[in-house]
Amino acid sequence: MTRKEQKEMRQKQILFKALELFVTKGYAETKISDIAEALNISVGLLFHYYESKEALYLELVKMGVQGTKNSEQAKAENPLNYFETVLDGLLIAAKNKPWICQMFVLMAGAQRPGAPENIRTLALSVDQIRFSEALIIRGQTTGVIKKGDPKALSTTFWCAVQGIMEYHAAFPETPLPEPGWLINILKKT
Amino acid sequence: MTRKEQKEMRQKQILFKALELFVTKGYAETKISDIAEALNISVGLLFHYYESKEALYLELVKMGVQGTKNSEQAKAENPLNYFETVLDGLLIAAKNKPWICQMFVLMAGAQRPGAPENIRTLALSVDQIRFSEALIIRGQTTGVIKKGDPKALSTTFWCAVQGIMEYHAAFPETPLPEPGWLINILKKT
DNA sequence: ATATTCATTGAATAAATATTCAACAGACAG
DNA sequence: CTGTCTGTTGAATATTTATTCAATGAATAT
Repeated sequence: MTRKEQKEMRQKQILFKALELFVTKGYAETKISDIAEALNISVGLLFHYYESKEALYLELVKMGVQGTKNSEQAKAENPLNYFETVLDGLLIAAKNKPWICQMFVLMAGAQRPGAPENIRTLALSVDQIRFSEALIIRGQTTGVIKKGDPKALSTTFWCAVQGIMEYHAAFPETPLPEPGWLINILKKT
Repeated sequence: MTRKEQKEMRQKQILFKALELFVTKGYAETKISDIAEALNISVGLLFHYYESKEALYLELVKMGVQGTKNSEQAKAENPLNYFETVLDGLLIAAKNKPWICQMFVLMAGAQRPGAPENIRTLALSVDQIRFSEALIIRGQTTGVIKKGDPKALSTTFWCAVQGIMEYHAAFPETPLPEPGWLINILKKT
């Protein structure tokens, strides 16, 4: 293994363990030494790769912003279909790639008051809820999405997903919903 | 005002401001001095009333446990009706009594890994999800609740509520769902 | 009146935890 | 080989934040 490869591997190792701990225990509750211990490395090494705890957080939020933007690219014939596609993807990921589910939780946390200001600003630069609001309005005009305040519908849908992701991050053995149960929040009956 | 009254008022004042800050900023992110400043009192006074930050947390969780147990007493002709009653109550409270909504969020946080162990244990002593599971099974036999893994249904419903409460605690101006949207997670169509 | 209790303060101390740093070992280049 | 670079360590330091405490004055009791 070349040094470059080794370096990248360590960086990822640290990043993903930090993600896991930030999400399960909370950012402030996670000590740098917790991350180091979980990886069996020294705290010094951790600071060799990331200059501060906050830098680690920032790096993760950058990843999350990128991921969210990508998911917004998802193509679909109609708006409801967009939500089905994205939700299916998330629920499958929740089982197989815990980090996607964790990232989801991290991003929500980063958007709340109490997060470091620069990180919060970055996290708020993507806004699933507002993005989806426009889609919902379209879906309502074509009649596939139920009537009602589009902002409230969007908020409700994403908060429901959020709640589930959060719970699943803390209690991974818990059963996940069938996608239809959540799509029904939006779907015209 | 008698001294006893004054004392109780201060204790409540501190307790409710702590609840607000613990929920909006996060427990670990909230400094004792944040609470003191928000109330225009000294940190010393805060320690005069509560012997530690954790004691404050514990006190709040005790309140929450009590509240949850009370809400479980809610009577209803059929299981679906129970959920409608409780949900209506919560959504109305979310608008008028922010602290109920905040308490909801606090309790969920206290149940997760990362919370102090004694507090976590206490918080886990009430379990909305398990309690509701039994009701859901009953509702399924009488045909008012849809088919599907009762545990997953219960988890999904409460996580959805949780997600909304959390969002609303952080962004109170946000529109709340119509109760029916969430009841539809459970309701047989 | 006088003594006692209690709410209150904020500066001093303690504890927790993030961050720095000097030293060492192995990889790699010349 | 020999020297430089880089990964690694863990103990020392700095910083943040919880907690203590001695002092003050106002309320209450005797």
